[in-house]
Amino acid sequence: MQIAPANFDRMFGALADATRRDIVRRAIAGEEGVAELAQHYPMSFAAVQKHVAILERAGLIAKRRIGRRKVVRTNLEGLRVARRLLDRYEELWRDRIARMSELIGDTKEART
Amino acid sequence: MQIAPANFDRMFGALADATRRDIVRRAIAGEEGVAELAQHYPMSFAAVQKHVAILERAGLIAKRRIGRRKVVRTNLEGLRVARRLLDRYEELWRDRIARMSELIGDTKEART
DNA sequence: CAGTCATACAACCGTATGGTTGTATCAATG
DNA sequence: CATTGATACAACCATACGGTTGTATGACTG
Repeated sequence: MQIAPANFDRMFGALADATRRDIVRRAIAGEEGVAELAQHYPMSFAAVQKHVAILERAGLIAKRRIGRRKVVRTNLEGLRVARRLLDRYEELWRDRIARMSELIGDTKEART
Repeated sequence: MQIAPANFDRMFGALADATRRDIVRRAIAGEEGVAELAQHYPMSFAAVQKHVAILERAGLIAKRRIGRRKVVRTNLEGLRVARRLLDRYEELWRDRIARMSELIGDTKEART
């Protein structure tokens, strides 16, 4: 297994497609192989296989061999990496509000 | 102002570019106009203007006219919409763990 | 060990994307 | 009200992306 250096371009890019988001959702259960996943979507097996590959390179899912299938499972840590970036933006926002309140001398708690 | 119906494709697509993420970060302060933002990046003004337009359509920033400039400000609520989707995936993950523990009869608290 | 099920990969095609330059609009200023 | 500063938009180009079909690899099964 390769430790990817948190490539946000790939991560958010992977999430920017409804089919792939649905695969992420389904793969939380971690029970379906690529072919089983493919049956849910109106496109070829190869197309779904490509989507899975994109999600895998983005670090959002992992595949695990079970018999002749490769079961797709969502990678919680990958999702968290993406989420944490958004968290940091919100944090910066709060810092900014706090600083503004300080400057203005507003004693009230900063609302978001 | 238009209320966009939470287009995740556009949102995550907008975040899938380092320049745009940096614009989001800078625009948290909400002080720079498009031209000022453009000076931070090794590309034309028009390119940056396009990035800003993409972020705007994604609901991640808003522009506010101040004098002859249009000051760019990130939209906290937009960021939250994106973050909440990731939160929901984590939630589903926890549900799954909980259900598995139940089935297995594991009395310990489900670890992530 | 031949067959088949599941996955992977390559080549191709149309469209979207990220960049460019050039022109148009729009608001403040002399 | 003509000029300048700031933003917007259109046309264009190269490359990336999402889909297709076809072929190759890998692992169970009779």
